[in-house]
Amino acid sequence: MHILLEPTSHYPIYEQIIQQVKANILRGVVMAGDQVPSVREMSAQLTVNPNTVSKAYKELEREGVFVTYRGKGTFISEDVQELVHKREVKLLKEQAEQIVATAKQVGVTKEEMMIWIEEMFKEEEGEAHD
Amino acid sequence: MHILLEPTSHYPIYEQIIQQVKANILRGVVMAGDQVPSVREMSAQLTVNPNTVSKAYKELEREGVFVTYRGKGTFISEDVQELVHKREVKLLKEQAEQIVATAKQVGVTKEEMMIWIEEMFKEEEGEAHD
Amino acid sequence: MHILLEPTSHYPIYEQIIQQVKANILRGVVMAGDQVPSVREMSAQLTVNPNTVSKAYKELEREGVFVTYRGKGTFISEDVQELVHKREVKLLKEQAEQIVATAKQVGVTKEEMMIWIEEMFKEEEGEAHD
Amino acid sequence: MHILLEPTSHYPIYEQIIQQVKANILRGVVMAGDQVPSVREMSAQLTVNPNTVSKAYKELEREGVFVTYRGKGTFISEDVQELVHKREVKLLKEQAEQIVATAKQVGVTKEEMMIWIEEMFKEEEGEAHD
DNA sequence: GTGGTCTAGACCACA
DNA sequence: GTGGTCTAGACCACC
Repeated sequence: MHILLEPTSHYPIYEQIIQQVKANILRGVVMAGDQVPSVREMSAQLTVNPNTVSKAYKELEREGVFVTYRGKGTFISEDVQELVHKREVKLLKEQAEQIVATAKQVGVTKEEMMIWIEEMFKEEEGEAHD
Repeated sequence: MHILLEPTSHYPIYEQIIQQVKANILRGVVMAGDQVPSVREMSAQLTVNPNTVSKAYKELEREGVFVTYRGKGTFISEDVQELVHKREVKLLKEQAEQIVATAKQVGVTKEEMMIWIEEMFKEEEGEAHD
Repeated sequence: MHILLEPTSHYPIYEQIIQQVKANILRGVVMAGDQVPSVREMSAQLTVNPNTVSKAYKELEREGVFVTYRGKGTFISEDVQELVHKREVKLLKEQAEQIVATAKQVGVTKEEMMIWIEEMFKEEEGEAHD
Repeated sequence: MHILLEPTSHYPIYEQIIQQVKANILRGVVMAGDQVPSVREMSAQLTVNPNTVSKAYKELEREGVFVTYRGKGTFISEDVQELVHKREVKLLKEQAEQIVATAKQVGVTKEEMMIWIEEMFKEEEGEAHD
């Protein structure tokens, strides 16, 4: 699993971890049933406070993405891919709603926005599978 | 000028004020050269602390949206509409970029997204946001 | 007399008036014994509050630049040119001291500074008699 | 880091802090990457309100001199020495321009000014500003 | 009247 | 522990 943090970002680190974990799941880097690094390992790897990793893990467990078996470790839930996918799509839609609302306010037309989207999808085609 | 605060929002009050002021400018509620309510008036109107309003006003001045004349008050800058418009469009594009990036990651296709956007633009057509 | 104000400047307006009056004296636009516009005239001309002009005039009188004859008006003092000149030179020296102090701190050498000054004197040779 | 406040100065405290921090950087007292005292520490050390220190710190962050890591503290940015140096030299030049402009207005010649500068550089050679 | 600065003290999220 | 936000209330210079 590949977690990339931006320490200077004003987004909380635990949020960045959550997002990156989900991204790893969506990209198939980790699969349902896989064991994830322990809090200690992860905190060592990222050189962040264990409490911060713990907070991220707890949130992921609360969301049903992780399951913890006492004494054995933390694992990716079953069906997690679909779960995460649905949630992300839902989130995406909400963000799109917001953008459209702003676009209307700012005076950007549907047509303009369509062209942007079109181009943006092209631009990114070959990029960053990271 | 109409400022609507959402006390439950996690965005700081001064940020909400900044955004609402910009929205008012974009909607043409206030124009270049107009005097804006004094810090005290606004703070009374919103029932928030004058310092909070002051913080928002200073940030708006730093951004070039407001100009203040010592002892006279605070005014909307000239050319502000264009300025704010450009910035907002730029911001919008960045957000759209992000969404498209996420969409690709999540597996939402361009076609799906286009349909969303189409619908969202329709939905909002007749609505009244205060 | 030619007074140019920058209303958006964060320097107080009364200070700007004082400086501009002195500049006019140094440039010989007004001479010892000349009558200066009344507070009302000046405030009308500059479209600023009469109190502001009054404050500037009082300060100039306190400094010995203006003399007021009750009922007759306000006049430029005798020997004012020399007076203002001396003070300005003194002020200039103080500012130069500060700059040199900063230069040393920042690591700008005497030689560098000499070259700047040289060039700056040239640059401005033909400019802005305003 | 050594911050010296002059309570009688007309410059706001937060400005003095900003200037002193930059001076410390230029003198090499603090280096890129160093952690700076926390807002609370500094406010205790200077016996000023934490908000005042916070204001200075935020401005320094906005200028790119400081970076803050959430919950960890505030640090000197990388490349800060060069950054600050360049800005200070730029500022110095602007001030020198102003002085030369005034000098011309007041009738101080290039030669006179050169002599001043020469002397001022000597004067300060052996001095100790804290 | 205006905005600018500062203090004292509080609560919060984050690491 | 850290910084971020907010309130309440004060004093100041300026117009």
